[in-house]
Amino acid sequence: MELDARKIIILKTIIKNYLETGEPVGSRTISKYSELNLSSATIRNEMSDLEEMGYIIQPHTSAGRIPSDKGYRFYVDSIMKESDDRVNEVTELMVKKVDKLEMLLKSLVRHLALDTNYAALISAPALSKNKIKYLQLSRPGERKLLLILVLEGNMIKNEIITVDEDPDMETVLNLTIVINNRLSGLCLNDITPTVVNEVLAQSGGHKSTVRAVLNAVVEMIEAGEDAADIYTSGATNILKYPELTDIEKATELISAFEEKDKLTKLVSEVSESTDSDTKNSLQVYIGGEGPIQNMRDCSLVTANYELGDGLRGVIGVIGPKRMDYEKVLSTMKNLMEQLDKTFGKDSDTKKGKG
Amino acid sequence: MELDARKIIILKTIIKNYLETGEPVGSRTISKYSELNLSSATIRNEMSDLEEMGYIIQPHTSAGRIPSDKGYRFYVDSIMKESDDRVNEVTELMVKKVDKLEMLLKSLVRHLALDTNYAALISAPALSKNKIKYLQLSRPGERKLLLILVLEGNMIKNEIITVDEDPDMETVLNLTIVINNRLSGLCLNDITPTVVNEVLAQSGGHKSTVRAVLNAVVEMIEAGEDAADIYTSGATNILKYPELTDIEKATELISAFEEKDKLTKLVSEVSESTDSDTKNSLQVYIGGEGPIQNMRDCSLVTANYELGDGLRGVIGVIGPKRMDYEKVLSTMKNLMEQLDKTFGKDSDTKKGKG
DNA sequence: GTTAGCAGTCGTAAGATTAGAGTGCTAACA
DNA sequence: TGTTAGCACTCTAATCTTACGACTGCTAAC
Repeated sequence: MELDARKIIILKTIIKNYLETGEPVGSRTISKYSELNLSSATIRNEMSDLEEMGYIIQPHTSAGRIPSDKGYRFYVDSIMKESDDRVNEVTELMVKKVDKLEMLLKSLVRHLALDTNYAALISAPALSKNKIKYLQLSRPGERKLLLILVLEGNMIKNEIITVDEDPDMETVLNLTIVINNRLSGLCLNDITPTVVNEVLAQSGGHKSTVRAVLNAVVEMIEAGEDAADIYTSGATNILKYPELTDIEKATELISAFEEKDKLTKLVSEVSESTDSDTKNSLQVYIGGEGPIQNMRDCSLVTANYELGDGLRGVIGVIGPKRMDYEKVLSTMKNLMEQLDKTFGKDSDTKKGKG
Repeated sequence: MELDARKIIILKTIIKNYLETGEPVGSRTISKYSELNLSSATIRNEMSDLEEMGYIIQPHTSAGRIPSDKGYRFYVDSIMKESDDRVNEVTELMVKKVDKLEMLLKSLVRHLALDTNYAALISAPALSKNKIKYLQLSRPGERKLLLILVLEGNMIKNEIITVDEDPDMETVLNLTIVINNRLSGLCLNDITPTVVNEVLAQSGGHKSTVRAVLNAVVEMIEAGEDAADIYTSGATNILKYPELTDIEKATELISAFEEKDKLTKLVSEVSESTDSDTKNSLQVYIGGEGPIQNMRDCSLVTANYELGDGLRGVIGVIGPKRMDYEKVLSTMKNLMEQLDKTFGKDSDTKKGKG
């Protein structure tokens, strides 16, 4: 059977209507609602076809139809094709004013949650691909060293380590210089045994200390990788939607948002499953698709963002399967465009590549 | 009417039973359950009295009784009097191993939530009463300064500020030394105009930069005061309890746990309403008492903790009014004792003061 | 002071009933 | 051949009814 123009209109009308009301949609509603002037009987025939083709489902004999996952998928795909050029000016100001990446991420995710009324999350860029700007050492107490790591994008990590010797201030300062000389500009993968040895060679009598520092650096970056920083916002928005209202379903989600580990896993699955050439393009996971298998009633919209020089992460919105895809997609698209405009290729075409 | 021994036993039995089951308790249940061998009829008479005295309530004519807030209050007070000397060894190891205060707080709150199965929260010590150990400046980019503030307890704050001039590395280093000389050891209230002027006097041609730094220091401490760092854990535990299960009630709570501002307010009310001499003692707020007026179905158990030198904050557990007070109170008490043992008066009576 | 027994109350769980929304099918029509 | 009106049928959800059971309060006896 063919999915002709009329069927498409009917299908879309059903889905739109269902997204709004959350109730099964009957033939009479479509007959009045849609621009095609057809009687409910005709619509019924078409709906019968659509059901047979798997786009819609009847929850029970005498109910209207609701979209199946296949139906949602069709709907979402067709929205994604239509390029909508609505632009809004939000976020722009905000983005420019922020010094620290952390703040930027927090405010981005916050806005996203507010705009969409769903739960939003954003993952901080993977540290391992992130260059070290410089690091600083200081001595907050006996045999303690405070290590501060400043990465590209002004991402700041700090950690206190305990060392065997108790270097004085001057030594600390010297070591800082030695280490910085070799390490700044590198990213995790660049810190090879060779590099480590070079630094150690220059560290005079403080090999063990330097070794401890270097270990800490690597560990911090790696740890930041696994337990990637994830910021969330609007988790309670989820409770607004009746289909997620029953505690069991909501708990899964809310606790994911509380504990973050689950989100980390989710995010890493997303970024793995999307090729690097799909960067900045949107992904929609419906029902149990992909990384959200255990959230059968939810959908997830994600995008890979990129802030200038290799700072990449994932941003996303989670809501009920009956989500306002149109709005979410356009909001996200918008956001991505703004980020591109603000951070893309060093603002003004330094290196024409597209 | 007198609250005699027998009435007390009956009251406690009712409450205990209700805490377990969450259902109104009938006379027959008590008659069988309690150690006093009385018929249900006698119990009925006593219950009638207890109701008249306001300790218990009948949700409707033909139901058993449930504790009133007054009843809960009586119960909690009487538990608090009984000194129970159960000690468990948890946390001890954990506490000693932690370098950074932040980590300590996080793990404390996490344990508390796990132990009690309710939602737990802890506020970081108020920064304004916290001495500055030292600060560090560095230059992550043009006209930017990264300011790192290390406070007593190895609490670390960082912020990037934008300055008018663009000092070179050496200048930054010198300024750091000048500022540290004067500021380390002080707390917020010690940073008077006099101090500021002294530092400015020594800052050579970099007055504006130094001023910016000092402002940032004060702002960071003050900001840390208002939006005091609060760590939470186990928010979703709340959803386990049927009386908080309906979305409206839960949303209030969960969103409080998500957004933190509300918790901040709550915490500050707690610490205001408790005198400093009640430090380390437990507080129980039932129903709408005190700071939790808008959570009529919840109770809040708090304690003011102190980690050594003036590092004070609030730790607490939120659960349903029908909370296992006995367990929560003893868990909290325990925790406080452990903290005291570990941090109290510099571990081993360095400065006999009590 | 305590207890047994009984009448009375009230909420809830379990049917029974009904209204309404929606379908599928058939037959008529353009 | 596609469209439509009409009707019988189905199924849910809401409402009502009923019955049950868990309690209480009271009274009278011990």
